[in-house]
Amino acid sequence: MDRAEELRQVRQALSDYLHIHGYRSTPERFALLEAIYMTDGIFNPEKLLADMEARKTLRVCRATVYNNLGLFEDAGLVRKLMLNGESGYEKLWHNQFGIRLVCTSCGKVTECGDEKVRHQIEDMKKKRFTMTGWSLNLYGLCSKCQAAFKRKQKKLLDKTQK
Amino acid sequence: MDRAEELRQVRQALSDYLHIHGYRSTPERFALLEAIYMTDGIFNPEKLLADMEARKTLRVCRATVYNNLGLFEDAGLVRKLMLNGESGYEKLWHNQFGIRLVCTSCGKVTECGDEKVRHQIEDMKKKRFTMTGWSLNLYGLCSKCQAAFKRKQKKLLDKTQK
DNA sequence: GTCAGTGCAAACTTTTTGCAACTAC
DNA sequence: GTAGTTGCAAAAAGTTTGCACTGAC
Repeated sequence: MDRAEELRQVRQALSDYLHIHGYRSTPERFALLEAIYMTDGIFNPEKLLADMEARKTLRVCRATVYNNLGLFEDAGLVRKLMLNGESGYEKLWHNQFGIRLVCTSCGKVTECGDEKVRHQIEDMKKKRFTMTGWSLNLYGLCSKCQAAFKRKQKKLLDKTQK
Repeated sequence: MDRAEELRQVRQALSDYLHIHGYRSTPERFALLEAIYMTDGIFNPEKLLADMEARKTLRVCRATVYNNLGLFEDAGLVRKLMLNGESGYEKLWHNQFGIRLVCTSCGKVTECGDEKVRHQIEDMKKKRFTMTGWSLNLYGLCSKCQAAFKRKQKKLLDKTQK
């Protein structure tokens, strides 16, 4: 699915959500949604404001961004998350399901897909719980930090033995 | 493993970590660690301060709590997380691996263990990534909210058809 | 004795709130 | 026309920082 089609679908989803819940369809909301879906990866309110400023799309104020990120969260369009002590949001449309490699040293986050695990998780039937999405974080060290860690360990060992 | 034994092990882990990295063993650090490991579930700096106040253990200031939560995070003793827009910490000792049911409506968080999925995940071998822990969040509706949601859906449908 | 760590208060960042003006319905 | 939504600025909440003092090593 290309980005334009995704944007079309997600705009429709927002439109439906607003209509169903009796909220209003304001240009600010759709401009924000657009800014979010033009972004790759994790974003935060400040980044959205900066992006919209840079792209010279409709100007919205800080409070509106916060308000609507909350609304989008309720609508299931974004999810708030915390990785390596940094908070942020991710978009969620057709992306409710994801495996993520999180380096606990440098903070690098990599998406990853493992079909076997993916299916296993989605087949989990939980009593008294209706699953609508999931997210699996694998914590550890990326190759770079793994190498750095080994060097550091060696150094510490030398120091201890002195 | 009972709580006393867990506490003993985790104190040892902190002691080792401090020693190896050349940090000092202060009473504040161990009091904080104790407060964390006396807590069940998710906590935040404010809760720790309140708990320590209530239990009349060593009084520590806010900045010290923040400082040491950062240190404990680096030491792999706690992990910062975000669930339903609320940030918090979880303890990590012998608990690096966990499946969690998160109700996106009421925010209830339930621990859950599925051995099959657990093993599948731990058997995932990632190229260029050394996994030290993982966490799987299943998002959805708990039974209570599922029932409430159905009622609400029906009401909205009636309203639409009017 | 030295310097990392603490308490305290101030500063800074992030998020929420109150209110007047606006506009989607 | 009405009430939900926005912008703005002020307030609140959450976190970090600077500095003098303390105590772990």
